[in-house]
Amino acid sequence: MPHDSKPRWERRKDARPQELLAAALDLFVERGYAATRLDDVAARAGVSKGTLYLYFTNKEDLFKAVVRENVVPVIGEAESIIDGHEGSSPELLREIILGWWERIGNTKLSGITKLMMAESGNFPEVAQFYHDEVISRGNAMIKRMLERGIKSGEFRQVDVEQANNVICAPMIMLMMWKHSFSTCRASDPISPEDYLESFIDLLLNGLLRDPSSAAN
Amino acid sequence: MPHDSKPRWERRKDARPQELLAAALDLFVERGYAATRLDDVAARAGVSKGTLYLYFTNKEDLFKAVVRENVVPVIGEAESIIDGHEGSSPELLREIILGWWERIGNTKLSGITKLMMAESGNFPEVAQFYHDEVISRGNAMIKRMLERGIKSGEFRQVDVEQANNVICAPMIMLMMWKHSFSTCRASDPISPEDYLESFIDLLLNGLLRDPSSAAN
Amino acid sequence: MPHDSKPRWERRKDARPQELLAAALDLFVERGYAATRLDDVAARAGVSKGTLYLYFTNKEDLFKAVVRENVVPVIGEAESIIDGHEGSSPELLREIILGWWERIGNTKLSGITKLMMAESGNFPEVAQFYHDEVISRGNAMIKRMLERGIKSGEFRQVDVEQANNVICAPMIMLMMWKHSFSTCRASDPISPEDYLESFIDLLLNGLLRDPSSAAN
Amino acid sequence: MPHDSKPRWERRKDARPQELLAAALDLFVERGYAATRLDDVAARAGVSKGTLYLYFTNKEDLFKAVVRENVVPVIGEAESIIDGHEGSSPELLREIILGWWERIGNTKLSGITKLMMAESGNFPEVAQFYHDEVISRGNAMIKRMLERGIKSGEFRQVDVEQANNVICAPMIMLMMWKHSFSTCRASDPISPEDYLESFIDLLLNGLLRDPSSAAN
DNA sequence: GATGAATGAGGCTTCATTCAT
DNA sequence: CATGAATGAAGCCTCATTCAT
Repeated sequence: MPHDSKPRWERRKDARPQELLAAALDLFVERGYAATRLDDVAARAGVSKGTLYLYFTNKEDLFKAVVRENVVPVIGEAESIIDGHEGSSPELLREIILGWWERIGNTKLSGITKLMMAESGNFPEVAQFYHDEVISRGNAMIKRMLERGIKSGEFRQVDVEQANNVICAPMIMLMMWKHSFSTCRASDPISPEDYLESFIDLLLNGLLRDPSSAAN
Repeated sequence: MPHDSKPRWERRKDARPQELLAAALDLFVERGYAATRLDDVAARAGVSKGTLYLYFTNKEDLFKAVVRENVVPVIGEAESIIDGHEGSSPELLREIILGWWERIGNTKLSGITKLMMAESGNFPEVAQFYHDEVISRGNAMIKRMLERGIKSGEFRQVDVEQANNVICAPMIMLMMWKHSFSTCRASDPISPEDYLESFIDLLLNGLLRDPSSAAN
Repeated sequence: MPHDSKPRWERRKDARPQELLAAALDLFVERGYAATRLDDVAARAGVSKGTLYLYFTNKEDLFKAVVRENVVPVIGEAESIIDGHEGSSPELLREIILGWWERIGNTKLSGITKLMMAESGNFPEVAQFYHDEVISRGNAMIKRMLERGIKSGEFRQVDVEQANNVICAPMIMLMMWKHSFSTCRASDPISPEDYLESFIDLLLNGLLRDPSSAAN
Repeated sequence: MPHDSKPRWERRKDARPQELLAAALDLFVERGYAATRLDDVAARAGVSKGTLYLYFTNKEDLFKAVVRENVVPVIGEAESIIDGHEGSSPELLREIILGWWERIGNTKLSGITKLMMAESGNFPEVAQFYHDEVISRGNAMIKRMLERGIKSGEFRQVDVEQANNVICAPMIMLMMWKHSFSTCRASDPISPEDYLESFIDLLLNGLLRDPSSAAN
């Protein structure tokens, strides 16, 4: 036991929370909030159960830290892109949607969105936190973008509130899809990129061959 | 007691489970699959917990019965409507979407859709079942409708697979919304009817003021 | 395994809570509130951990039930004795003190008194409950007795509030003693009966040989 | 850093522990033995948890040190007072009781008495230690005082063993009271000074108006 | 000396499932 | 058919103690 070549632990203290957050992100994404066991988080981070509690008060605190560490920053970047954009509004719409996909949808972060949609009802405090830190800001961002396109005359005079919902829905759906049926091989795989192209196409051009015939 | 000559009334073997199925539907919708306790189901149905196990092998079996009893029949009706429709394709699209909303989205059944999106990953057997009994048939239905519109020249020549996804996504989203953030008062309420109108409008007419400018 | 002569459990349902309460009383008295493990309570009652939760919500609820079942009734009986007494006040004082000892002090119930003195500070809700259900009523009882003796001229005109405290103190002490140092053989044993005789003697007659010399 | 030539100040090996002992005293008094966490002791002393283990083997050792540092010396002083007293026995009795109150009862040290009464059963080693270092010596002291009063004819010929108990009980009770129900506002506050006056009065004069009537 | 990260046994509570009656 | 008492594995969290630095 003495002169053992390896010490029981050897990490730098500052690395530990990051390792725990990474493990927690993985497991929250894989299993959801309720089904993630803190023992497993600790085990995946290579530490014991108790260690987790040195850094996070409880499960909720851990989850909030995961969101703050991983999701919130991306929102900030998106806000910068919108505020700094100088090209056309359709271009910006495209950039935001595809960027969203690349930065969140196409990463494990999409699992957090899915988790919140799935479990917010059972964990109201977590839901409130997520709403305040992520959803509100995301919605405001999209609406700002739409208003800009309307003001410039590039977009029709649509209800931005509803258009926001219509735009977000497929994004969210895609993220949910990735983490629900697609994970259990029960469903035909969806190509997100093709899906998004179809979506943007329909969004900009409509489904009708001749828009003037949409009298109904 | 065992060798009783003959019971006076012969109750169909499915008669009693109705109360259990109703209670189970309510609770699965309210809390999700994992978070629903069988004690509560039995209590809400007014029977003992043991009785539940007389009719259903386990939680999974109970859930499948709930789906078969409530969701599967609605799919059948929708198939009939499509196959029997004689009007225009935009009209049918409208009818199917709004009918979907009335028969599922606007009822507690939407909670089943939400539940499956939320928890399929943790319960693969349930997911497979739901995919086979509900999702496959629903997708086939939508695609049949789109192909009909394309063949008749009413719709553009879109990829029906993707268009199906694009069409379903907002429906599903709306159902999820009803059962996630909207339930915890964290978010501004969404009017489903307005949302669907916006969606159908965008779907048919597109977002652009002048479609010819959508060069990207 | 089949045809086993003994079923896994065989008690009448109504007996179970009583068995649990008895086991809980024993263990609370032996170890105190915090140190009593619910596993041990269940084990001593011959059931599994989960069974305990069929009858009691949690540890606090179990403890309250123990008090209500065992301590509260004794208070009621003492009240009856006082209200129905027809002899002299010194006699009644003697009867109440010795009766208290027989019914509580000399039984394991004294351990509840000790427990509350020991741990009320760490469990405020439990303390409040015990104060309301036991202490208030006990104090009122003693004071009523003293006032009666004063009114009849048998007792000096002492401050009943203080006299109550002075009277209760040795009783409580005796109970605490039984459950603190005396249990660990660290101290010389105290004979409670002798102690109480000494106490009543001092209480009635005072320590002074000649009371009139108590000028100090 | 290790091979520093010589520290400028040589701290007594007992210098640092003082802060730990002070913190430990506070917390033991506030929460009791079992409920006091060593993390909190270290934190209140402004050192790390590991440091605590440099000076004390474990929790028990820490507690013993607290007692030796704070309680044991007071016993010694009381012994000196008794042995040096030259006035009347009632006066001495009064002085000892009130002095006890001032030096222990009315300070946080009373919490140690309460703690030992409360938890000695769960920690036999600690109990034995406390009995040997504090209780035995305290009892001997009181008994010596009583015997002196009896020998001088000032006190009745009571059983000193029992009288010792009767005298100590209210003192201990008062200390326990301070640290049990009085701390949680569940009970009417007791004025210790008034209580002690009542006690001494009753102790010296008895409760009876006319002692000769106490025939029982 | 001093640190503080790490451990892991242990306690409370929940809930799907079983089974004697 | 129906009951509901019982089980026990599992999950969250705490805290005295250890030990590499």
